[in-house]
Amino acid sequence: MRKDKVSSAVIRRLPRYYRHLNDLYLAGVERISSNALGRSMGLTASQIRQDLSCFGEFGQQGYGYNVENLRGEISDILGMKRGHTAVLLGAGNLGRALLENFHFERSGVTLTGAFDVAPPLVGQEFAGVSIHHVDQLEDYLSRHPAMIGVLTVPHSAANRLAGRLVACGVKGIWNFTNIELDISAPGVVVENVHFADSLLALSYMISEAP
Amino acid sequence: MRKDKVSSAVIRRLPRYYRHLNDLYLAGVERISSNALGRSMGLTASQIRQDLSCFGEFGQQGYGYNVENLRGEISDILGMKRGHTAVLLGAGNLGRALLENFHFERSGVTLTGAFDVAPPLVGQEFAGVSIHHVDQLEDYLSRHPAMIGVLTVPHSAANRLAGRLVACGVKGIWNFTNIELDISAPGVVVENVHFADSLLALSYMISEAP
DNA sequence: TAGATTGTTAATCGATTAACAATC
DNA sequence: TAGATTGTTAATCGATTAACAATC
Repeated sequence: MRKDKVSSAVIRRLPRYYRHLNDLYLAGVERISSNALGRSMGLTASQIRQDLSCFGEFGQQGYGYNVENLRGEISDILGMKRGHTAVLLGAGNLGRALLENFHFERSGVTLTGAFDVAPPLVGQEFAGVSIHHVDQLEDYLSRHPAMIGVLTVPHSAANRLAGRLVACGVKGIWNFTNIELDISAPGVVVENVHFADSLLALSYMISEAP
Repeated sequence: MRKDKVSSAVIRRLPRYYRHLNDLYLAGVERISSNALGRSMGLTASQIRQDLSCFGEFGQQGYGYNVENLRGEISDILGMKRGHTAVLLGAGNLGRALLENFHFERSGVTLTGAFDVAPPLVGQEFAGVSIHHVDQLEDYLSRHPAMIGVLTVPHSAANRLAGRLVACGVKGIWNFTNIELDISAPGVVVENVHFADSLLALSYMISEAP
């Protein structure tokens, strides 16, 4: 039975399901039971069946799940086939690391352009993506609408640029700055990648060890 | 009353508490009630008091919490004052972005050295940190023990290097590779920063919007 | 068919919220 | 002092696990 509102705990597990199913698929595995998948992921079979039941019925009694099929269903659920487009703001070290090393297309996202203010960067190209001046942002987005804005700018510029992205119709902000954006627009979501928070959580965990 | 085992939901909120309290401190705020802090963080006052009660009694009836003091307590809880040291493996784009732009010391962590296999990188220095050859890892760590290993290597090398770090006594691995490490050693924790999972969660959320 | 395994309902467990006596 | 606000206990809510009829 499909649920109206899927809990964030379930949403956070979906990419992991996708990753594991993709590994299984690449390893040539054809079918898998909730039990076996649970064992390999460290989850209960019950939880997997419960999670999947939020979105539909993908299995078959007595058989389990077809790996390729379930991978496809989850990639659908995650929106990987929607052709989402993205722009990146801030072509500093981290921005360029994403441009050159992160495979946006493996998540079904097409990065169409990047922006910065530094004269030596503007006009350059990284992994086939051109760097424009931030002044061109509105003009560019009016011609190439994007669903996602990737924020890899200094924190002092973050909120202002986030506002401009939202004004241009961006629906999701992938925020790498270590501040909390205040986005008031309805229907716009922020996904934070807070390095410092992550490192501090690790610091806590190793400090607790006996 | 101090809890034996603090739930991971609480642990994940601690760095956010620290960040907000630090902002308040820098803004010159002297005291704050659980109610006011909750309003600014989007949490209930109850939850904040409940969370803090896992670690001790830091407030005062009728007054609230002293910002500087509470910030200090949380920084203690997070292990920020323990002088944790770290090494970084993989000085590619992402590794160098961390070396040059991420302030480890703001989380109380000292990054002492970095490692790579690429000849042109070995011997160079970024933000005061020297790049050694990975062959020197064991030798280096025997002379400069580290609590944390930062993994910014290609995924094919991740598990092998994680094993070597653990063998050298590293207690926590900050994993930026998009695979799940299989660490068997007891008392070693892995903190994952899975970019792809994060982007897919964002993709899901914007795909759901009405 | 018989064994396996699903989707779903019920039971349990844990986390969040509410309430309130204690007290600064 | 009186008002404010804590720490904690109790109540509620939500998420995970267990159980099982349905069925491939």
